[in-house]
Amino acid sequence: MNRHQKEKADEASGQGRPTLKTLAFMTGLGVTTVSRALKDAPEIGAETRRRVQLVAKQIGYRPNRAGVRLRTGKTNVISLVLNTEHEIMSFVSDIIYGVSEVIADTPYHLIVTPYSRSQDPLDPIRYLVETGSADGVIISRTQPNDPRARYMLERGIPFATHGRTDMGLIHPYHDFDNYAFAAEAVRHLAGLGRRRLALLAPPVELTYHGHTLAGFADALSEVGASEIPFNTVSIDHSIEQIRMRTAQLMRRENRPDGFISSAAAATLAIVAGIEDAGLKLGRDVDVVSKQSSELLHLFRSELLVVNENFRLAGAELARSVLGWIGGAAPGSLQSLSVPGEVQAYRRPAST
Amino acid sequence: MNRHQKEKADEASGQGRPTLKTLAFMTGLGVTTVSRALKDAPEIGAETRRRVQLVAKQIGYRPNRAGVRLRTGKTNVISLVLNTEHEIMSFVSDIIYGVSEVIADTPYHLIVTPYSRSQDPLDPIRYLVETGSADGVIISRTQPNDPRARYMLERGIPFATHGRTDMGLIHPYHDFDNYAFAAEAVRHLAGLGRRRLALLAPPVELTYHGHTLAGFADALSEVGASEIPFNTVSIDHSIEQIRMRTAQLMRRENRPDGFISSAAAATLAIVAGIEDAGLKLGRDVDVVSKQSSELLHLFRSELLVVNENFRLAGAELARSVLGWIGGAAPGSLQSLSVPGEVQAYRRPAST
DNA sequence: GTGACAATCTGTAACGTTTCAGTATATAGC
DNA sequence: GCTATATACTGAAACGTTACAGATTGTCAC
Repeated sequence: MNRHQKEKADEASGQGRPTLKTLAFMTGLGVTTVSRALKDAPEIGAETRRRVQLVAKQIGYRPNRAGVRLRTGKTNVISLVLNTEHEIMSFVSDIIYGVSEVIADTPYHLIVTPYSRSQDPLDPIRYLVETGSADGVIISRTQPNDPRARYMLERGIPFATHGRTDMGLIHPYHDFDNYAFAAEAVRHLAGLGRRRLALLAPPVELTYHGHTLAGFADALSEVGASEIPFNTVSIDHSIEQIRMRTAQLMRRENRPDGFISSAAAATLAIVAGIEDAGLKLGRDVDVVSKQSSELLHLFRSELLVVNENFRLAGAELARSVLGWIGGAAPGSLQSLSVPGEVQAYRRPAST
Repeated sequence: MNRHQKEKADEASGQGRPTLKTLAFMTGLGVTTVSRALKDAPEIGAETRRRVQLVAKQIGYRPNRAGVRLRTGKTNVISLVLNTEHEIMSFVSDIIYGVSEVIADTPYHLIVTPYSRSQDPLDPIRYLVETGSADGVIISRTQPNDPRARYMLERGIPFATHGRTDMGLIHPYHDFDNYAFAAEAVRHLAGLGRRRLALLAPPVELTYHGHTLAGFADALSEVGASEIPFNTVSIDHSIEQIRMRTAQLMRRENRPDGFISSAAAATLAIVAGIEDAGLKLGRDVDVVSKQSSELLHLFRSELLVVNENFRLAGAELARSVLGWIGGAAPGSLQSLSVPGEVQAYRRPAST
């Protein structure tokens, strides 16, 4: 051992976290060789590779994220961009878990980047891109002409959207088929003899507002039912507002006998409004609602529900982003979740 | 301009993100000077400092996180560690927003580190500490003797717990006063003439199980009411199980005439169970429940609620961790949230 | 034995930052 | 005029990683 190697040994044997230098010392190789051996580079001998990998595993070597990031620009970070005012509660929780599930055995970390009402939704995206803080981004509340998607496409940063855009541009997305949801809901209500239907839709600016309306309208004419306009509120409005508007609507002459609601929390408000007007669910009016946790049937057993699985969405979105980062074609990373049937309440087996 | 400076110029004027080198070139100073000027070091002339900071602001300089992290070990990351099975849904969403709110104008990022049923809760903590992935950690589901808190105290990494420990060790926490909640709930039920009370408590292993039980027991003897044991389930159990057990309990001879529930979702199950048994809320039995969003009154107007604000908890926890990182005494970073009064439903102003 | 070539390994530099150990200049003391 | 000291600045080194451009072998053809 020459003086040079001796110095290395002194440094590398320190009790801190093992680095490539530590491994290099332990194996008697150079750091370059170790680095390449760990990533299965072709010019490393088979035995050396195995030896290095064994030692690395033994001492629990983990590459230093800052080192990698500084050298390569790779952050190993996926950012989930969320609106702190309008996201559905269970959406946040479930989508995070879905994403987590997928990135669990990758080196990726999940960072949550929030933005609030007062901010341009583009702000957090700009920040992420300009500072190179993430390798991939997931956004929700997607719009038909979405500046965020456009911006990220221009900058070439991989992303996936929850919901589709409509700009003639190709990018990964995961979406729930809200057209099918609304259409199925209409058909189901028609099957129950309901003829005058009201829709509590998503806010107009979001893409799935359009999808939902289209499904609603198409099925209405298909079954020959009519629409009772209810577009002074959306699922983004407060519980109190929806409740009030619903009660107003239900007190009118030509009130609806069926409701379709795009979100569970809003459905609670609709039901409250219906009851405020002195009417009874299941008798005077039926309500079909989307929900993401199985809670609405506990609320009122007369409710009719369609489930949307946000955890699945999170997983799917994460897979898409990782796929794009990994070089897959963005067009091949799009998925649509087909709604199940409208479900009525089934009393559980009693004890 | 000598040859050396010329080279710098060539490199620094590149259109990439500005670095210290860019600033050094633009101001004609050395990188060291620029670095110090930006952090208000004392040995920099006042005018130089202002000049550097002005230029930095003008060109939108932002320190490279990887560079800082590699050199100093500072990650500028707070990690929120979550159980993917048992966290309350709104907890995840609200606490994230609370934390976000506080770290919004700091350089900190929030990463979410999940762990699942199958894992030792210590695993994610070990990972964070061993890889130096965060400057501070927030954990929930705190236990009286919490190995995670003990571990982080040993390793000297700043953290805050949602809920207290009981190990004689001092660390930042934020907690809701569940003793007061349970006691107030008992008193309120007693005031309604309820005498035989059942408690749906948090899981035994968590610290606030003890707090809740103590408040319950103390107030029971204070008002002279009695307990109907209901400890075969906790709020961690499934909706179905709670519902079934509640129904069983309510069909017994000596059934409770009052319930106290530590979580909103569980309350839905309790009410369902009560109604399964053919009994009526408000007539046969009253239920006081904690909730974190204002939804229970929509569910059944007879429900009595106490609000727990998770967003506030998130903000408080973030402040605590940042405070500890900033050098404050951990003992000074503890807070307890006092529950408001038990609230009955107030019909909203009609239109 | 020589040259060519493949196989395998290595040192150096660079990513952007901060720290250490200076250097240069001005001011003051005497 | 000299040293001492404070002020304001600077270059080099280091954090851990990867890419580039070699360096050292051994093998084979002829």
